[in-house]
Amino acid sequence: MDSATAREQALDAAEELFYGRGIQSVGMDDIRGASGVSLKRLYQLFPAKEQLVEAYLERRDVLWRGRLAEHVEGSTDPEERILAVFDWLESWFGEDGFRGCAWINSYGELGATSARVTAQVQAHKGAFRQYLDGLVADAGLPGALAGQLFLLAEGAMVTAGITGSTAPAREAREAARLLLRAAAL
Amino acid sequence: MDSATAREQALDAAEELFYGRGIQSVGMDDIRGASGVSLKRLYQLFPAKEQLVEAYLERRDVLWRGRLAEHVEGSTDPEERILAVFDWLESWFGEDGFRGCAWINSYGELGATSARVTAQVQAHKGAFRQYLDGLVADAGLPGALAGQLFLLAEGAMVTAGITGSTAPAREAREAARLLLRAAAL
DNA sequence: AGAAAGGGAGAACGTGCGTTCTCCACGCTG
DNA sequence: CAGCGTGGAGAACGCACGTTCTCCCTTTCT
Repeated sequence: MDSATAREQALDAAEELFYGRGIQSVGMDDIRGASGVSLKRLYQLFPAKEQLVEAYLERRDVLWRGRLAEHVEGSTDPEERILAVFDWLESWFGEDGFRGCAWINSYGELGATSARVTAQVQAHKGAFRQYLDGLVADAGLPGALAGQLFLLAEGAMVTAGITGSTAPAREAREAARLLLRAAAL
Repeated sequence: MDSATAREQALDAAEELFYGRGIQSVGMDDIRGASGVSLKRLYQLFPAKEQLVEAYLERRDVLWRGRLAEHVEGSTDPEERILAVFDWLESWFGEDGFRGCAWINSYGELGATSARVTAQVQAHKGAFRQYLDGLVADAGLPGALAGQLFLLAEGAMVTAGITGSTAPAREAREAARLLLRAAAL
């Protein structure tokens, strides 16, 4: 097995375990068991667990935003594209094993002790926020709307995680629709 | 020192440390050091750390909702009372040592491993949600509005915690005001 | 074929921490 | 004053886990 695929398999296992069970409750030995990558190899690829955590969050960030953007591309009308964000949230919430937002959860777990994790969470949320800024600007709507949509999306993620329901996505979508209409006046 | 005050001091220390540094990174010995309650006593009062955590979340739940309700009582107009929720959030976000919502953080830390913590988080959020239901009903507004306000509040808490800014409270307030106006039509 | 380098399995090491135990000082009862 | 029980300080215990080490096998190069 070459290094690149070992790295991928390690990250696959890290993603499944860290997201599903929390970071602190997953040991490096669990990663080895789930990935088939030996401890020696793991520590060659990631000199410490913290770096594996960082790589996990970074890879997931790219993937998550990519999936969102891909779904939004399916619509052409600027206002439809904004609402498509909430439609995508709903399908995400409904996925097997959904357990809330990985970054919000990571912040709760490690925000107080790891400055690097905090920085990654801030970067991820900042990027999502900027993405919304872009959608709002493309629709010719006032910039303040983006912040409100962002809060709705964050609230929906957190609530869907805690309650295990997809309903928050639809509630957020409806609120977003009303705010959009209000902003368009 | 009698048992009741020892219990209070232990909970005071637990609240400060658990909230400020996360639950898992605080040891029972840290609680002892901060509270002045001996380990023997601590384990008499709380047979295991998990029970101390539960007591911490429970006491904070009562306190948090009490403080919110007290602030809302300051307004009489039903719609003002709804907006007062967001004003209170802003003052909470601005407090020294604010580090996000204790329940959202606890869910991120322990939601995957402790069913009891998950249940407490769900109960707390459910109670907050019901409180909003009541305010909305008192204002004669449609029930669906409460869910939207709830999402805005949750989004504001999470975002204020991650970014360390109080601005999300004002953004959420403004969005709430627009939704209120839309619902009143 | 033989040597050397790399990798896997898993033991070993060190530390942190939840929990319990030991020992001692202090106050109360006969 | 002797004895006894309560509580405090902190050592001790057991375990989990991050990290490293040992040992052996395989592969490759000459």
